[in-house]
Amino acid sequence: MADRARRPTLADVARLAGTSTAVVSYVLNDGPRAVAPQTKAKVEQAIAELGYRRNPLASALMAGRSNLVGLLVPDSSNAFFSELAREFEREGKARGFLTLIGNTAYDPAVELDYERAFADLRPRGIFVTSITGDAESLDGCPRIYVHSAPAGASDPCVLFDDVGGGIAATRHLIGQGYEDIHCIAGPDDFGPSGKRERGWQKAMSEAGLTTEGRLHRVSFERLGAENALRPLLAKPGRPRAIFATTDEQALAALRAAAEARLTVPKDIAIVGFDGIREALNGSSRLTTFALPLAELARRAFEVLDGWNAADNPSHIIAGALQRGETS
Amino acid sequence: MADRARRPTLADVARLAGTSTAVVSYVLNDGPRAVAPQTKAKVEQAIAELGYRRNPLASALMAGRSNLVGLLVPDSSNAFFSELAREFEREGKARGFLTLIGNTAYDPAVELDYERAFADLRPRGIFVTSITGDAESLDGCPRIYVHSAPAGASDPCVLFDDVGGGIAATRHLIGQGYEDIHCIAGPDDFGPSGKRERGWQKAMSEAGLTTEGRLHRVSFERLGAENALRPLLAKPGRPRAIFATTDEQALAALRAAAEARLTVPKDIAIVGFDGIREALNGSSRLTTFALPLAELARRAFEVLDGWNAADNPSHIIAGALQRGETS
DNA sequence: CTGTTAGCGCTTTCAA
DNA sequence: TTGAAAGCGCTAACAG
Repeated sequence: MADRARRPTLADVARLAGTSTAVVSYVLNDGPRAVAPQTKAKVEQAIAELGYRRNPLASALMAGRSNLVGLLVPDSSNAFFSELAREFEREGKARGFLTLIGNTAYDPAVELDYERAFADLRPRGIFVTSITGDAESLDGCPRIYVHSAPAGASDPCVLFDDVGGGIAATRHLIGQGYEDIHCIAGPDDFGPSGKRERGWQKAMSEAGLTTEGRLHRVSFERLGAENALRPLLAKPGRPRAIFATTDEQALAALRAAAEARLTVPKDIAIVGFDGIREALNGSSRLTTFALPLAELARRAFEVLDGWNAADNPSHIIAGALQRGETS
Repeated sequence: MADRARRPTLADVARLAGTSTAVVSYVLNDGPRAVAPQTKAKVEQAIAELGYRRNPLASALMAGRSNLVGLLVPDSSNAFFSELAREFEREGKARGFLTLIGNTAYDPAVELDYERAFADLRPRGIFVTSITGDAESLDGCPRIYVHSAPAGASDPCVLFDDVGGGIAATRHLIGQGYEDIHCIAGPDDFGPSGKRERGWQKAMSEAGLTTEGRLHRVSFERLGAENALRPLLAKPGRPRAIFATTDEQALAALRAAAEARLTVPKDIAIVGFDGIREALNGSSRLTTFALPLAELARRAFEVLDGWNAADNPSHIIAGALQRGETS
């Protein structure tokens, strides 16, 4: 029976191959110095024989950086963030990184805590969908804001065109002939939801329509939103059309509408935002402004690739309205 | 301007406190040796002054184990696994661990790959919802199967009572007077879905009901399942009641029923399994056998706590039927 | 082309 | 109670 946790080391490989640890390292890393084909063969033979695997902790300690990346989201069990996280993990894996995941639970203190704990592991970078107003330096660990960033962020951002999306969604409803278009937004006007809300406002005022009394601040969470929307849809002067800043809220509106015995889109039209799978393929196909999450992940990793001590590019990614059954 | 990535080390702290690195380490770890209160104060002062943070890579290299845990799931963007992952991350954080996440995409080769890559980081343990038939040793890295395990697993398992749940769900339908109860199962009879299917079979035969021609193998994925179920529900001899082995499939059945203009539960009753949020709080509240994911996570970490080189306990966790609007 | 060796930052003997 | 020093496993100068 083998020793429970004893794994072969570089030195073991070198010994078996009859060479030095340096050479083994050169073979493993294909550099920085060349190795004679014969020696190389012997080393590879020894590696295979011992089933050697490099200890990434030692490499990382030496190099000052690990093969990890961190991802911080508010709530990875929320459909949107879980789909986002999946894309980051996929893209990271394709590039040889392992992904650390952290849920900030919409709490800035937790976000900070996690940023520090991740940064301590000297990851290649940390992707943050931030819910914080400002941020501290991570001592040289690259931080890239994705999907959501603090206002005057000094770190690079890869964001969606939330304002443009809000405009497009609203214009779509206006184009259908609706005028009484209400906006279901988040609890405050921060972050992506706030920008989508401003897009709605812009499109409305461009069309000469008032937003007065048509903005509703509700929870991002399905049940909370539904409870808040029920009375709105039950009363006589109910909206004829709704732009919800997230699909989660649009789905809540859909349910509230069903409870109020309203037919969608005849009695009320609903447009969402995000393009989560449940919206696109759920029991009612929502009209929604869909976001390309795979592209978000790709672009974010590209920023990491080209990381530069001085300054780094930010990106805005476009989405597209997906016409469903609700508008 | 400070050097970009230069962080203070133990040696810096020791120098500033006018003591040795050993003593600083004793203070940091509150052991293994005692330190004079005065010295301790000076060290703590120096730590605060420098903003020192321990390098966990160095600690882990030394100790042979890190502050990480790994979690492998087939698809973390699937609602069930995303809720499961969230609970593991939460529980891990509460215990001071950082969580690595990996998606196996239902591919045994990827599962193996990830297990090895995670194990290389010397994590405290790896939690696996396995889709593989068998597994290799991880060289001393604890592996705990959660929710789904290979048949003759030699590693400890924390599982749900899938057979019991299948029985309970089926008996519930039988209790409602249904006899023509069909089972919507996964593509094969492996894993949790297979056990739930066997529960259905058991309850049916106990009640003297036939399962002949009433088992349907469909995809776990919403759209695939829906496509497969549409013809089943459209034809004249359609089932009067359905037990779906996952909520995802139950939701697909619900949608197919709606398309076939069937009223639930009048025309057809549907019972799901898992208790994902969309099932419990979605646009139709599903009757479903709900699983306590937080308890799964807690029990899994407890097994890790009590890890024993020789053998480790396995656990079976009970679920409970949640009555919704669909039965 | 290859071997020796000095660390990366931390923990823990061993000696004082 | 403390300090010096030997590693954990790997990388990369430096010197052959």
